[in-house]
Amino acid sequence: MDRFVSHYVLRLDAKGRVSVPASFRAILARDGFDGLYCHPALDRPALDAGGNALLAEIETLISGFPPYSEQREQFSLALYGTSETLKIDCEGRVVLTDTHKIHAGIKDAVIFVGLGHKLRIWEPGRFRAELTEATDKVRAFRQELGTRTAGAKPLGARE
Amino acid sequence: MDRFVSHYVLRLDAKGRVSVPASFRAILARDGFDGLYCHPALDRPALDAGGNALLAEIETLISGFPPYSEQREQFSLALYGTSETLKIDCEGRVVLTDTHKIHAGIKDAVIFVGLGHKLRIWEPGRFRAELTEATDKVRAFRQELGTRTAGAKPLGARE
DNA sequence: TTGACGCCCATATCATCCCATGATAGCCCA
DNA sequence: TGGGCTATCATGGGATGATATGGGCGTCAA
Repeated sequence: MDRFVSHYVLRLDAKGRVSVPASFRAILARDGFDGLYCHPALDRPALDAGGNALLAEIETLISGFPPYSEQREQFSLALYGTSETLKIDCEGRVVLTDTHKIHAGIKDAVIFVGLGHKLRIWEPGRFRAELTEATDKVRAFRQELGTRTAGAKPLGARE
Repeated sequence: MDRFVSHYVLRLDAKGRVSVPASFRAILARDGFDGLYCHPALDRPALDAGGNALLAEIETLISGFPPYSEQREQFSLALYGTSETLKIDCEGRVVLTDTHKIHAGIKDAVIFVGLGHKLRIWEPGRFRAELTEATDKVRAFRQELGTRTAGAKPLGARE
């Protein structure tokens, strides 16, 4: 398995350290990334984190805009300018920066959520809200697919 | 045979372990997947599980949306974020997570149902309800088919 | 000095491994 | 054809190891 899946609740200790789930550490190690690349999510009170796969995605996104374009400048600032490469200690823990914790509203616990090629860090309460919203939307989308003619899309062929 | 077929009732032991039916394990092994990929079914109180075939299906679904699009984020969260890769021990057993058991209402027994490229895990009572409902629908659909003139419309064409 | 940070060790809980047992079904042989 | 044997599979429980978490100590910089 080379993808971030599942989600885990972890607590911050008195020093602000939090364990990165072992299964996620294993993926980062396989990815060849030393540490945890981390930046605020673009339009959510959460943090995006990952390794080389995430860096590559950001690189692709930014290089899609013409050099010196306004958008490129803005995305570079929003993504590169606010990111940190967190060190993972020998027990597998990281320390989030204050800026990041404020952005995500993180106090004494977080949820690590696997999203395939990257992971997302949430304050637990906000995560639950986001998850129910997402499942509702996906369910609605799925029903819409189900009303289409069979054979139009392999997506609808889940039964 | 490389598809999941038939269904089996299995019991959870005191530690919450449950044996994956041997025939299903054989398919997973042939599929080359180590473990059992498992996520809550979107609109049913059941769990979908499988190997690389299921994972590929999800991957295809998600990669159909552009990176950073709202839909992609929501599907990643609802599918990857709620998934687990369960380890299969050397006796062929897995341990379902509490979240998954709650979603499916699983207590001390489950039914593994083969659905071709994937399998579904049910609490036995709920499965029986689902099964009678499904047979009713199929029967109704069959009757509807029978009233049409032969060859008039291909299967699944819009009404 | 003081605080932040990295490194080390301690501990409890939980998951995983390993071995044992019982049941079932398939097979062989008389 | 019938009976016993064996391999496979589901299930149970103890032991071991990994992981999350907590705290102490030294170092470096402000």
